[in-house]
Amino acid sequence: MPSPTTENYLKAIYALAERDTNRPLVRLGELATELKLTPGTITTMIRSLAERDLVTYQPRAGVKLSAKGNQEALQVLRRHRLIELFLVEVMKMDWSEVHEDAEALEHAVSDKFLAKMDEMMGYPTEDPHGDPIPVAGAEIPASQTRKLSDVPSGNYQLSRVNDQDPEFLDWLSASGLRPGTRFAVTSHDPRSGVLLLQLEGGAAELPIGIGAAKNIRVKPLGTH
Amino acid sequence: MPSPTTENYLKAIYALAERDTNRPLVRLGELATELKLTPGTITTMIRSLAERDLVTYQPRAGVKLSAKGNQEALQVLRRHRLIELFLVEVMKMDWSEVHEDAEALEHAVSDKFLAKMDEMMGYPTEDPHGDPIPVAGAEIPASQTRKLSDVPSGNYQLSRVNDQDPEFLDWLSASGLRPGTRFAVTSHDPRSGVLLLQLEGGAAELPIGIGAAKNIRVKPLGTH
DNA sequence: AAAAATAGTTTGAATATTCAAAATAAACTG
DNA sequence: CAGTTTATTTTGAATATTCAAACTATTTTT
Ligand SMILES: [Mn+2]
Ligand SMILES: [Mn+2]
Ligand SMILES: [Mn+2]
Ligand SMILES: [Mn+2]
Repeated sequence: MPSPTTENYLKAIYALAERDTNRPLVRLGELATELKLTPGTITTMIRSLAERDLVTYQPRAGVKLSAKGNQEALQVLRRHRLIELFLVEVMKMDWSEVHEDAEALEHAVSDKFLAKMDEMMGYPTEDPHGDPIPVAGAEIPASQTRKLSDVPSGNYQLSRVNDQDPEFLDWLSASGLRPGTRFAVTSHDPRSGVLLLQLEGGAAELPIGIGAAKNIRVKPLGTH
Repeated sequence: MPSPTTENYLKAIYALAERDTNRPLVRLGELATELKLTPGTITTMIRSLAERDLVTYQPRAGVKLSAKGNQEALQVLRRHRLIELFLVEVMKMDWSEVHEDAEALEHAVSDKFLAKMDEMMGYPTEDPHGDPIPVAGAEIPASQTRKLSDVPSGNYQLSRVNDQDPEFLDWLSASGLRPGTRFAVTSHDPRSGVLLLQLEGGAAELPIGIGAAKNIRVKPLGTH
């Protein structure tokens, strides 16, 4: 029912709100950046989303998804992530290249096709980048993960990675980092902006810049 | 590059031109019916297609695909048919329900995804309804088949069926008719508008109306 | 050949989406 | 707090796609 454009806006609002958890409002400027559109365009479109009760709009302050908008966003996200996993698992595409394909297919797949994919993969709960696949009714549990860039030295397990940048994803897999990988943060120098990681079974330490580390979410492991 | 709308117009022009082979021009009224749009809309859009050199437009007479438009149409058709086969073969969907899905997906699949499907199915040459799957450079050979409605008594093999109507396709499979099926036309009564078919290994004769028979294309078999 | 029917085109208008540039409000700064 | 910077909104305009209704050309009937 909603147009691809509408779906993309709702998804973007959801993603930005989730980015830094519990932000009450998403600012329109952030949306303009995320969607690569001019600010005026965003204002216009948000007005229209508000009229359709998909968002709550407070001029000059920001937007928030309504219950209806949130549900809609989750459905698109479900499609997006199930498609990404399907492309990797079934079609044997690389995890670095599936995001863009999913971005288009999420607006075109039927419920039937989606159900077949779901069944074929055994009702998976996470996409190739470690993001949870939303389910029809159920809520998504608030992510207990932290950004790798914010975390003190210690042991961690890689949980989720930002899927937008193919180069970054290629580097990750080449370095042996993907969802599930365990490693220790051995040092974190804010002045140089470099963290050192010791991968489980990895010989040398792996340096990673703070910028890149912001795109990785980890789960703390006990220091056993 | 072309919008989904443009792709659908080109595909429709191609389909109508192929319907009754070698018709020099497709009339805009036919397009209006096929695409379920008003005549004025068609005129407007055809003007725009002509400006982009995708069609040759002779006002009040009709349109014809240009070389460029033809190539574009074949690409969409290739996607459509490969997707249909994929949905049947890989996703185990019913042949009666895949056309609509393919109608949307044909505008959303990437070259990479398409290549994976093609490879996965072993570079097939026909879709589930018996229609040829166009290949990159190659021409589609002029169909040597005839409409079942136009054919005299004799032995035939079912070649292609119109894929638009799910009810019709359900009836076909329930009756044991699909591409490849051999049968004899035992009688054809133009007054009642009914043909009788004797399926290979079928007990009773199968009656089929002329209207339905127009949607079936057959290949004559020697009367051995 | 005129009248009637059919097919196609024009016109005027609407919706959805987007941009550039001007105007305005809010936040920050010295 | 006045001035400056930044974020957002407004305004005016464009493109793509569609419709309804009026108009026109073509074909078919008397
Ligand atoms: Mn993605
Ligand atoms: Mn998208
Ligand atoms: Mn089809
Ligand atoms: Mn289509």
